[in-house]
Amino acid sequence: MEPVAPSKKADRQPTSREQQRLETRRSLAEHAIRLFSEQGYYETTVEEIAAAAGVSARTFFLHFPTKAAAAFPDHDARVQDFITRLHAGAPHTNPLSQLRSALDTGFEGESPSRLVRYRLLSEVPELRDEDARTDRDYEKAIAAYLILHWGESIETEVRANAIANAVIGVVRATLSAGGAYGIDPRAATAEILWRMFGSPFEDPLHSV
Amino acid sequence: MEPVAPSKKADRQPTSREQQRLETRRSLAEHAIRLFSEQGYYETTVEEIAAAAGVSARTFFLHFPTKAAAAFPDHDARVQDFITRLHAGAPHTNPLSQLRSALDTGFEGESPSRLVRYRLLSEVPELRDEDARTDRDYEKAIAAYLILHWGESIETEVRANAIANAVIGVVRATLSAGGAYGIDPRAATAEILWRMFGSPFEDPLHSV
DNA sequence: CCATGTAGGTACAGTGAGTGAAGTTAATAC
DNA sequence: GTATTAACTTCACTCACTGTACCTACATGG
Repeated sequence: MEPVAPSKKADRQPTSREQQRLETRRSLAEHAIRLFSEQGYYETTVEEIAAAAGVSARTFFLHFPTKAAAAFPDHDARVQDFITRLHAGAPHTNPLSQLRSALDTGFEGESPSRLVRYRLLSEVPELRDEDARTDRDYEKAIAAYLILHWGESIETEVRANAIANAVIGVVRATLSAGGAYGIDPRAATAEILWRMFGSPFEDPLHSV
Repeated sequence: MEPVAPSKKADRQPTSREQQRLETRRSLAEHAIRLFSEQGYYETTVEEIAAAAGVSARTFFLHFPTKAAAAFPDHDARVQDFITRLHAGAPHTNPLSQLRSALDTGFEGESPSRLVRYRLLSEVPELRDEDARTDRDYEKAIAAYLILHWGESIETEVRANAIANAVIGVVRATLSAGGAYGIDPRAATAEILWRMFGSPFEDPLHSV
């Protein structure tokens, strides 16, 4: 339909090979999540997932480093998005309020299928571990961003890491504890962070 | 030497069987940590650890659920200690300042061998995961303690969990980031928590 | 449009963590 | 002194994950 002049660099149409690879990956992740929730994580073997996706078991590991990783197929993309949002603010924005708005928009991207994953997540240690690694990537991103704005020094490094861990801790808690009661994580996170950090998280409150 | 009248309940001398079991466990953990740091985590097999301790590989798993768990043999006892300290305060102590003092004393129990573990810990994902599970136990303990003092409600539950996660996040960050620079974790944690939570963590500062 | 490199996949064989079951021995209980 | 049972062993098994060699179809440039 749309013949493409192949260009040396990026931004051309994906080639047939690339599409096929992505499709295989997507299919593996989809069947993995489906099987995990239908029959349980431990009751599902990698062989089974691969078979459902119509590839060999070996191929599974060409796409995901571990069985658990297939439950978080868009992890890297989400972290990248977050980092982009984090650095997207006007030059002299207060970094904490920029952080807050990056977190806020982050909640909006939650797909409904995430809910399925949350259930699995709370039950299966391997998946909790995988999710915790996710958190560490966010923490690193936040710490790096804060250090960038506050300047490099031992003191800021420790402070930045502490704040990053604390913030992600609050987000995780409101998502899991709050999620169980149908509380809006955006409002809860904002309120708690506001009490902890004061003004930068204060206003506007974006409350529900 | 000391013949013991066996009593039905606790607090008698440990029997020979109990002693043997503890000794096997201790030996397994010791050799595990030694081998992990001498030749690397992935280069050490459970078989090897068991052989070094003079038992069969199967026995290893009668003492530890996973290979990684052997690197944290005193985990449960430490958490128990922490919980005890947490609830040891005078009846109407401010829960946050009680939390703070429980954390403070916690740092003192650090054995020198912990340092070896920290190095391993930062390098090996499996051990990081194991440590993160540790953190979750502390978080649960803190959240439960806060809820106990603040009363049960959805709001306090979310808040308590958020604060617990945040506090542990700060501790983890000061231990790992601060540890690299030889910063005293007690002082750094106290200072950061003080800025975050204000008065309850304020005074006395216990600075180095 | 053809030659050729290569990306995505397969087949096979292996390692090592972790589990279930049945058996051995020696401390303990009665 | 006999019966229990806790700690351990042996054996056989499953399954996650890896290394290697190979295959095949798409891609690319001459």
